[in-house]
Amino acid sequence: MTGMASYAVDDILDRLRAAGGRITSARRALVTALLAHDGHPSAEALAEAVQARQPDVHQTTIYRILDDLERLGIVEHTHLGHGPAVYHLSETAHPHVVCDRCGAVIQVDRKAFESLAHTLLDDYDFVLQPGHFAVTGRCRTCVGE
Amino acid sequence: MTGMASYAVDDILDRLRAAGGRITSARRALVTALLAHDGHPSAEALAEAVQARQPDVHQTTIYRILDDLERLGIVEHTHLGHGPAVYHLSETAHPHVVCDRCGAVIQVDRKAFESLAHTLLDDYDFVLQPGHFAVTGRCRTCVGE
DNA sequence: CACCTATTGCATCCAGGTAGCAATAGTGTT
DNA sequence: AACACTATTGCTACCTGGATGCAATAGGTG
Repeated sequence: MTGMASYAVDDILDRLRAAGGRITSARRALVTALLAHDGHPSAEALAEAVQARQPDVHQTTIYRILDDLERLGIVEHTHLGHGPAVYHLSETAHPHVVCDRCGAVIQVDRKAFESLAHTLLDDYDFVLQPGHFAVTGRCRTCVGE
Repeated sequence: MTGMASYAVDDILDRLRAAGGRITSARRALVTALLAHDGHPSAEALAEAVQARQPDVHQTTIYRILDDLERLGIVEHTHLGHGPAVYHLSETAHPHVVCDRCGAVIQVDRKAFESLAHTLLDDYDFVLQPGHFAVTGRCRTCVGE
């Protein structure tokens, strides 16, 4: 809604166009919804947000645009649990931990994973990318159960 | 097949019976398959192993027995990536890291996650259970791509 | 404005897993 | 050894989350 947000929408659309893509109203609406959403939206949630203004945009189109954006490195999806994947801008990517009882999502600072990343690199030649799957456990209130 | 393996099968079946369950040929076959498998079998892989000897055991039954065993704390399932979940005995649970390009699964010592577990506990009141989801990244051979 | 082709809507399909229900089969008791 | 009780099974149908094939539409470049 703000001037800055509009700039960001156009920035992303420009990157799509620069890669040989076309700017369509569905793409503009989806990118706008993605920037406006401050939580962890699933494809379905994004579809609802887009369809609130443009009811004719199909779910399939949402999935395809999200795939396109992901291929360009603009968005990433994360699996927080057994449900649908959630999407966010790559720039704002961060590790998640999820309570496997109540589903609470806790955003964690990247630094928390640094030691693990070092161990995996040193001992297993493995480069950790902690964003794609959440790690599970129990939050404060569910730990007893 | 060995004496020890048979003992373990019966141990697990006894735990099922102790919980009010019944020992059926499908359950015996599935537990046997689970103990015989040394990798990361999916429900479908376990179904195939069972059906090799008892073709009439239905996929649905495999899922239900696995659920039963999981409820009793005997097995756990883990999501290694976008495919089906894999099952293993709780006793042999360990964290996994998966290469998101080639799918290679690397078993990691629990100790590698200790520092992360401490950080999450101290800073977020969160008790890490690193088994349920794999953490993703890139293995040695795929890291360039 | 005309062409080229990326994108879309639609219908259909897919994988992985669940649920309802009647029939079958373990198991403690007699 | 048969009974009764109810856990378990097979079957079929269903569900969610997502992918695909194809003809029609619509960006955008010359």
